[in-house]
Amino acid sequence: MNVPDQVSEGLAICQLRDVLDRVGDKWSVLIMAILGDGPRRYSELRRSIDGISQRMLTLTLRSLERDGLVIRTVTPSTPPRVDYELTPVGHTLSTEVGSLIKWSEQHREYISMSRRTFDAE
Amino acid sequence: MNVPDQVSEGLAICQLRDVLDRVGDKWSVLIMAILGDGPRRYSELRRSIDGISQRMLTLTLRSLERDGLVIRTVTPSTPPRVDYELTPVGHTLSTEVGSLIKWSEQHREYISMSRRTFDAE
DNA sequence: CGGAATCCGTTCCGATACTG
DNA sequence: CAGTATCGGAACGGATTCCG
Repeated sequence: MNVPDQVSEGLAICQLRDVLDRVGDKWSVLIMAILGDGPRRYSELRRSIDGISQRMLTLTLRSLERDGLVIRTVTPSTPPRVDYELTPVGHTLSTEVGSLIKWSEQHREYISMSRRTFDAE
Repeated sequence: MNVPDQVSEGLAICQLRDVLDRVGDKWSVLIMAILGDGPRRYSELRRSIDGISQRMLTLTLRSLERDGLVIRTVTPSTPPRVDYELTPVGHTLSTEVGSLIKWSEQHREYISMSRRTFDAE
């Protein structure tokens, strides 16, 4: 991966931090994974993601929209309707996340076994 | 990506959460990126990662060791010497992280531009 | 050198209540 | 339906001190 000696001064790593802050929070990837299947309404997202509060759903969607990863479309009807969908760039990140999901599926057992072994001491 | 309706009840997503919790914290990937280049001593890691506290370096390394991603080797000399290196599984995760780094390099400009546009309102 | 332990501010985020 | 606003507990993590 060719990491410079003073890593945090390397530009690549600063960028990495940005992405990890973007992707590493509690709900972002979950939302991106769902939107990877296609557009969803606000209420659909809420029902799909068990345990998310209204507050965090809104905050996370705003943040994704701000970063150009999600598009928000308001239909001013009564009741109002809001749809969310991935942007093209959002889709590419969603793909990266998918590869992380595969990794986690393949190594889940190894990790939980490692933890049990480690905790046994 | 084929995500089930009730996402959080899907096993895949729970695993994903595990990995993101693993990788998403402040220092883990940084450390894994450095160790991807080869083994390092505790003091080398400390110098390499600008801004990390002794506490967080130790905690993060312990957690990586617990998950079977890093191996800790103690040489009981005076002064003592401790080396850290990736396990084979640790290397595979390090590779995944590398792909995320690439993504972040390619879209950094897009994201910061999106933010400026969004914040202009 | 490589930690462990404590203290403590900040940030995160869930619960709740209210709104157009 | 799709938010916004406020509060308060919990967790994260930095600074400091002490130790074999």
